[in-house]
Amino acid sequence: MTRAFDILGSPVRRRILELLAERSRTSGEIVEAIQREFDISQPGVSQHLSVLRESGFATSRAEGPRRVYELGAGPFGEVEAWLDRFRGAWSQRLDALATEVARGKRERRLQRSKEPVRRRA
Amino acid sequence: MTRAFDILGSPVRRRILELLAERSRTSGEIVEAIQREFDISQPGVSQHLSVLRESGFATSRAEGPRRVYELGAGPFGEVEAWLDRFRGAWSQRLDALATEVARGKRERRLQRSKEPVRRRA
DNA sequence: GCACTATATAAGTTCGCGCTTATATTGAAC
DNA sequence: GTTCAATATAAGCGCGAACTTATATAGTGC
Repeated sequence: MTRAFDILGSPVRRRILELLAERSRTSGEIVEAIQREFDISQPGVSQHLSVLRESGFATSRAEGPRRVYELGAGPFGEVEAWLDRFRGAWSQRLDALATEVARGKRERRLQRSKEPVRRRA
Repeated sequence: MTRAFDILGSPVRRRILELLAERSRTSGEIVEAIQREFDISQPGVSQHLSVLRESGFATSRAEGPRRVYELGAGPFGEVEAWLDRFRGAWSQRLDALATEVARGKRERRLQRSKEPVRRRA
């Protein structure tokens, strides 16, 4: 876990994960995309990919001479678990601030419906 | 946003936020609690508090000579927003792996999660 | 005023991350 | 085999974050 937030701390790595969330890509595609936004060399990107691989945030398989990267679950679960502790407290603060917004409190029920389908037993 | 994950990257700061999620505390209480777990000086903790203050992850008010720290919403929302992009994709991987937390036994036979077959309808 | 407590800021050092260039590895095509 | 393409690894460097110690600030009580 400890590492998870460090790994997500890099804007380049976050961007790579965003790219992989769209679809799987080869190392070359990632390098190309990243270099359009960041001034960084191919080995630079490759090292970030290495970090993502080792952490499980991404997986890779060889496909001929290319490496296809895919989003991995990795420590996302741990990040979520950690954040869970704050969801309650934090939304309370938002509510406190929300006096300005003057939103109806029942609005929050709508948010709840955004959750992935969760079947109650 | 960029800063949010950097700020959460520090274990000391994460621990402070956990403490504040329980209840508000004075700087002294935080220093004491942190020093039980980390080998760090009072100014060290104070600097972390400063970072949390400036980012909005925490707020402080003077109470006599003490400073009372309280959890702030800060960039939590941005972190959540960023993670939102991955919740879908990421839970798919978890399903595909069909491992991890064994999330309870929903009895619906809607989904037999043993097979690696990932048939998204 | 002085002394003491609580906390923050200043100034300086160290260490690891994120980069670089150079090179190794692996695969395909010839 | 040789050569080219795609990618990873090695080695080294610079800079900023996270510490440290020392000191300043602010509040309370005498």
